[in-house]
Amino acid sequence: MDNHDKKRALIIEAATKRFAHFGIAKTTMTEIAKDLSLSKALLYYYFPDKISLYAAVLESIAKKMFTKIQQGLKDMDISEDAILYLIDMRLAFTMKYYNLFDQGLNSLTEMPDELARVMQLVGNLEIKILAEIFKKANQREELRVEDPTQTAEIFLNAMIGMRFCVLKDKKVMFLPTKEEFDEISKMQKKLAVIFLNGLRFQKQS
Amino acid sequence: MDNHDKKRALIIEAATKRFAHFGIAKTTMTEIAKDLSLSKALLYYYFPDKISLYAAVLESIAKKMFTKIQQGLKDMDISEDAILYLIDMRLAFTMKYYNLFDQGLNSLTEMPDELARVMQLVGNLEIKILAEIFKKANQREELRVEDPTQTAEIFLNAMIGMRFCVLKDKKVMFLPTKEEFDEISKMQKKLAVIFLNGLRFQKQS
DNA sequence: TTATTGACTTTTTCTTTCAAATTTTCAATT
DNA sequence: AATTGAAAATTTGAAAGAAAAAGTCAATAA
Repeated sequence: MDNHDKKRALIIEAATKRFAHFGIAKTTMTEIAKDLSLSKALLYYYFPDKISLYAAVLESIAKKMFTKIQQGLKDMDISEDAILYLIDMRLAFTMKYYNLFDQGLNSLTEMPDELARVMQLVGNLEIKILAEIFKKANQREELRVEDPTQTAEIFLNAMIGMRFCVLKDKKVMFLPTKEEFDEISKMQKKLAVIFLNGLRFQKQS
Repeated sequence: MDNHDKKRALIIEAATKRFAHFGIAKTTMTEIAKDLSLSKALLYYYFPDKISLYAAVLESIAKKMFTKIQQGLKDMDISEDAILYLIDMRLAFTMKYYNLFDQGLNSLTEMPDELARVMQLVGNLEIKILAEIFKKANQREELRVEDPTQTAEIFLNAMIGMRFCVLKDKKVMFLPTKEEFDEISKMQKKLAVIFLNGLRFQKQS
């Protein structure tokens, strides 16, 4: 990693703190520059605009998240364990970086291309992880999954969608509490158990 | 039904046309009055305010929808048939009255009590119908469902949630096309099949 | 007594304007 | 190549005023 990349990483690190805590709207480039004792103009030397910096932050977080999850999944054999673990990790990350991802969730109206790209990347990674779990279980004849990727998509959409529904019912629209997150997680796990049972391999008689 | 109720019904009918087509925000009381060749003041004689009229419209639609669904379910025995039918009917109604229900879906910010009540009523009715299907299948030992109501809630949230996800992915925020609705419906059905399979009764060996 | 209305008031929404905040650019400097 | 201060361009937010819509009420008709 050369000097240029190092400084870039430093900027991303500082920006992450601000963005994760206050979200993109309530964070100014001036503040990030001050945190680093740099001039604002320098930020624009490293990143073409605010959105790009934000996207870089998202990408960095996403990468961290997925290496960590992959790590944890390495030696899990039973698919149910793997998926419940996945749900827990999703919860942990969602809670920690809520404001970060929030932006993209709400204002579907006008998401810049750069962001859309990163967001999609995140989604695809999750699907890949899930599909991987399904494939593994398929080979071990624990589950019977015809199309792992599609099944992963269905499951993920259902699970993420549940969150919307629960929050809507509760009329919570920002900063859900620990309790609310826990309730969502509990429902997601119940769905997961039934769903997995529905995929369970049955020996032909 | 006395005269008063008849006129009320007439107003609801006219209001339904406007609301279903343009939504509550883009429909004025004056327009509804004009459609009926009445004065606006008379609308306020029958309904205390715009929201109440809107709620009455919702309630009337919901009732129609649920009697129709109940009707169709009457002589369906296999739970999978029943649920796939339910999904089709939901789709048909959602498409027909999209703008009507839209309002409540989007602006969670500030839903008047009256509306919240009706919306909840609709949700509860759906849960009841689903739970009923589960109970029936339970008794016939087709499925094994410990807590039908809770299971219905989980399933419904997952299914409705899927819609959010698909529309968000496609960046559609109003007036989804027939194709988009169909895609959602297709995914919901796949989820339903797996989910039901997960609940399937297995004889103890 | 109930149903209906036109004219009126109040509230909400939309438009415009303008200053301040923020992003973004750039020529000069290290 | 990295960095900066100062300035241009853009976005945001508040204020004011106009227009539209919601909601009220005393008078009238049936």
